[in-house]
Amino acid sequence: MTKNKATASLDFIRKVVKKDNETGKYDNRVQTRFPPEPNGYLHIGHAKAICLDFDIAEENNGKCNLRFDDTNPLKEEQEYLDSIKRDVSWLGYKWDKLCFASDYFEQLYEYAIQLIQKGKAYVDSLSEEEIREYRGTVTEAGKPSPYRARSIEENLKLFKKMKNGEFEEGEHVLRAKIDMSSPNMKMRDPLIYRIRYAEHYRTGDEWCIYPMYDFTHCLSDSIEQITHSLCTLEFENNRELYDWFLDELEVYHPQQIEFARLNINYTILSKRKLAKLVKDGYVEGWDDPRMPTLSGLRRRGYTPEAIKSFIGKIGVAKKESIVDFALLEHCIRDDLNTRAPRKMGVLEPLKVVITNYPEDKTEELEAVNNPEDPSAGKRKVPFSREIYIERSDFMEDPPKKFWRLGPGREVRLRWAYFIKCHDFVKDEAGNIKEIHCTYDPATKGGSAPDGRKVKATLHWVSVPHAKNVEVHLYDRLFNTIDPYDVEEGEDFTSNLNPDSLKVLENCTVEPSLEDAKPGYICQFERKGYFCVDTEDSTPGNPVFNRIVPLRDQWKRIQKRQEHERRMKKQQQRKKNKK
RNA sequence: UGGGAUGUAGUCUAAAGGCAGGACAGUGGAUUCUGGUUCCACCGGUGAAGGUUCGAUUCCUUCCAUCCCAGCCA
Repeated sequence: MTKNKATASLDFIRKVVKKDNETGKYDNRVQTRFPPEPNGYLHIGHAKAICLDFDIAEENNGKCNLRFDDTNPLKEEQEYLDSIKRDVSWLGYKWDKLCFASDYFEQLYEYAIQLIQKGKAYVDSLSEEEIREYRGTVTEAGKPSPYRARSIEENLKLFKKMKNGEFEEGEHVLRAKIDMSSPNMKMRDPLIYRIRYAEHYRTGDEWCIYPMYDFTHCLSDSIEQITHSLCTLEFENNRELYDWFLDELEVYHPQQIEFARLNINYTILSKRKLAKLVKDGYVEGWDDPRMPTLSGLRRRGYTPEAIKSFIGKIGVAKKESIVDFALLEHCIRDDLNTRAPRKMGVLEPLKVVITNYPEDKTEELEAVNNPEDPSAGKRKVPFSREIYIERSDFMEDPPKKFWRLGPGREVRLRWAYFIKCHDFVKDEAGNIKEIHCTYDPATKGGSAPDGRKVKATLHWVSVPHAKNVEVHLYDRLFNTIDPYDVEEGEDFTSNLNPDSLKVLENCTVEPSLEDAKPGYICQFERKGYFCVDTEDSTPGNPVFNRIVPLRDQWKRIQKRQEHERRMKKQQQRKKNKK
């Protein structure tokens, strides 16, 4: 592992850190921080930032703080704070210090006063709208506020009054005095403090003025002696301001480095948009198993290992990119393949009667728990005259390349016997109701002494021993590769996939699963990986979430066959027209 | 049309003047008591045009495309 890290090429941020260590820029110290605002739940995009911040610190014997950037009392809540701590811990990271920007309010206030005293900040009394007008546009310079020339003494007096609650919200703000004609909009006298008579979830009503992000963030970094302040690309324009505050106040100066945020196709990674899905009831909550939130992925059955492996594979760069969802699926399959015990579960049961098997007989057959892991051992699975198989594993009139059961065909029942279909029964509507087979007693365990082969192996569950369970099949939350690609007048919710959740109530699983505990993960052989839901399950009645289906060659062949059939029809139609 | 950034296979990411490499996806094959896994092979790329150079993904010029900035959000 260490060897790999030494030889593997580093991403551009790790290169900077390495160079800084070589030149002794920060005395070989590496201190990072993960700085979320507690205004929503973390999603997998945050996992990228978390892994970067914590891993880079650890790789360099440094530390990483968890810091809540909680300067906006209108949006922040204790619930979000708790969820963020839970999610970071779940990923397996231990923060050094737990910090809050709100713990720095007093110090920040002092810094603001210093800035005023230096003549680098002033109280502006323009209205919100006027400030916007005076700011100019990206192509036109702004103009100075008439209050820009206030004396230091007046600014000091006014700012203290702001703090003491002597003004209404919006009456005054504190602004940095920089350059109203700067080509960088962020430098046109940015706001430092605004008045808010709102209850802060941590400081209550102690303050009625709250510092803005640009002022707070760089100084928080400075206070915590951060060396490398990693953030996403949209803050590139803010870096000039970040540096300005620290230089003007002549304090310890970390460096901000920006990287591209994570995007994944078929999903949205925006706290605000995800909040809308929750608030408007499109999903059950922040932890709905279809959500790309860490809590949603956790409930779905994704492991921290899979998520970290995914983050490792996507790399770190400045290019904005959209990662294929298939890569995430690959990572969870790859992780679970080696660890998840195999079980048999029939999602859409079809009864099979084995006509030559004694009616009152039951056998306990030995099944391997995980072919990838011999140490997982074996278990006994009950077998009897009547079993369930998957409805899709039988076809009355099998097409080409369908290897499974059909009239006159022989297949293997996993860990059991070869069975051969000799009859089937239909109901009045013409649906297959049950099928009749004979078994070959000589094939017990799954192989024939005469060496004959079968093309297919089916999973099954013994009818009298079957445990009835509910299964939730999840599909992608959005139908379109880019959920934001919408018709005019519509928003991303119009791209929601109406079939993202399919509830199957009559599934049947082997009896060993009856007491499966919430969070338990296994593979239903030939179907996929499943996780016992932590919310909807009750003791003795587990509800299974499908984490991800297994790769399915037959499904692909089916799709191709369908496609070919359609093309043929089209050609026929063209010929007929001619 | 101001400023800041970014362009390498379908997708993500390496190579920092010297054989464009890896992963995912896709395709074909081998193995297999999971149409899973594993293994092998194939597929396919430097945004464009000039220039410097023996040699350019890399340096220079011009162009093109995309993203970010006009919250009292972060």
